Amino acid sequence: MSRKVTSEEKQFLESYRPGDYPRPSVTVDLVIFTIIDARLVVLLVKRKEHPFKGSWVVPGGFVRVGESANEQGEDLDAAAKRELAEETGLDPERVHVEQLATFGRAGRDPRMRVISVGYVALVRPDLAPIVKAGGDVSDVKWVSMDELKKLELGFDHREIVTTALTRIRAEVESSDVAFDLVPLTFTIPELRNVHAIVLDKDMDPGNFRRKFNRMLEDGLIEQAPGKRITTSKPATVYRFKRK
Amino acid sequence: MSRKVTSEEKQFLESYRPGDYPRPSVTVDLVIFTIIDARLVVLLVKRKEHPFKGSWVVPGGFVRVGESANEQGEDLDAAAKRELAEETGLDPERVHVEQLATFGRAGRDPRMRVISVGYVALVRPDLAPIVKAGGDVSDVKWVSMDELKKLELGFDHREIVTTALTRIRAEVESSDVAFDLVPLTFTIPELRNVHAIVLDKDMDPGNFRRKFNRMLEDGLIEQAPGKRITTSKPATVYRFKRK
DNA sequence: TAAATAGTGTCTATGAGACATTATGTA
DNA sequence: TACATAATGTCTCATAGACACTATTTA
Repeated sequence: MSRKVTSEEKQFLESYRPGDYPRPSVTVDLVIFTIIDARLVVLLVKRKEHPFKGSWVVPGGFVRVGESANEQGEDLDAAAKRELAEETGLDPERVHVEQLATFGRAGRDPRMRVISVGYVALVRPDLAPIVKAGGDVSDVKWVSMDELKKLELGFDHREIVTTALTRIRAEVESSDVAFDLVPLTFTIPELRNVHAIVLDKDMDPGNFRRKFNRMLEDGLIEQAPGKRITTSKPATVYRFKRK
Repeated sequence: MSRKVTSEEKQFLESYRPGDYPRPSVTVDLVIFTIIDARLVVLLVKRKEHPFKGSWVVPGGFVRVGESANEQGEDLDAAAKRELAEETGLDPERVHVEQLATFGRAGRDPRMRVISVGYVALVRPDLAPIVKAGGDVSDVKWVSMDELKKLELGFDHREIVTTALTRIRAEVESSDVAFDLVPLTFTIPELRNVHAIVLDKDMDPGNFRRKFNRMLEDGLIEQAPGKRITTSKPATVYRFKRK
């Protein structure tokens, strides 16, 4: 990460003064998914202030930018994780967070030019996030994909959520990210259900098992001790293999 | 696009004054690919000024941000297309341009906090872009993937180019974007070559033809008049079906 | 006719989807 | 024993990779 900086460049940097042309505000907005009561849900907050006062939006906030060349503030990913922690109280290190896309249409915020870097977060359902209103937010709730259709979202957040949903569906279909939506230990039917819920279509038990077995053979998954107790035949319990 | 704005909100917006906390600069940086002499090449420019004076970087520039709530400046995509036109003289409407990812690590620009929205552009080789130095750039050139390895790139542009390359390879493998790297009319071997060049691996003629025939049946491609003249058996010429 | 490249066909392995069947626990 | 659900097996079809083979043009 260290590069050669000539004394000439050093001098340039010391005497550099940023121009005074206008700059945009930059926010991170988070589409936080989890599974509650066998439904895929997303976290929304209700705006307490204008603009879009009373509308539902996904949580987000301004990226903290430093005052000087040496103090440039927080990384984008760090801003996303900070917002996540503030909104859900969860440890960001235990949550899958990835950058989604950047939304920067002029006029998307009526106050001023705001460019939003969108993020997707996947919360394991067993972490049972406790959400609470606070700050510039009057209400917080988890909303299922069905309920979402009926809601009016502020700013361009409908587009952001739609993009996020498309993304995680693609990732679940390629058998990547579903693990971030399942408890630490899980049975095959449980994992299959998560796929079915996210993709919103039935999954054949036999066919899903085949995929599962391949992941077992590939060493991605291992059996965990115990069995899941149900009202009928107990299922074998598995877990992710720690890398 | 029109939403109800209460008179109360209107009043809020009129009296709204942005806070004076620091804002980042936002740039768009373009990874522009084309194919020249049967090699995948990317456009680089040489910096004439500090920082990274003399280093090669991908072209880019600041997003133009308006002064007021009503004049918010240009969209991100528009900024990318403007930069493309400025650097290559090409009509942006004839070039495939898509957003890649956003790079915003604190310290990535030693002058100040700069957040870069990366874009990928694919230029059809028959558009034969004429590139010329100008502005804050002392030199411009197309660089093959092999040559790229030996070059030292400024800022975090190595990471940006690597991310872009991964993206277009994934898109070509799913048979999407290769069409943007091929002339308006093309033969099967020509299209196969583009795939081979981008993916950097030989493609079997028979197997590739199968994929091609499926696209024909799907109505994606149609036969064009004439034959491609070579030193041996002429090949049938195809083109994209206009949607 | 030879050389070169376009174009075709075939064998095999793999994975997906549909669906029937067996196994093993609880009430 | 009845029932529920876990777990297994099988048939078919679509696609990918490897590779042998035929067709058509130019020199």
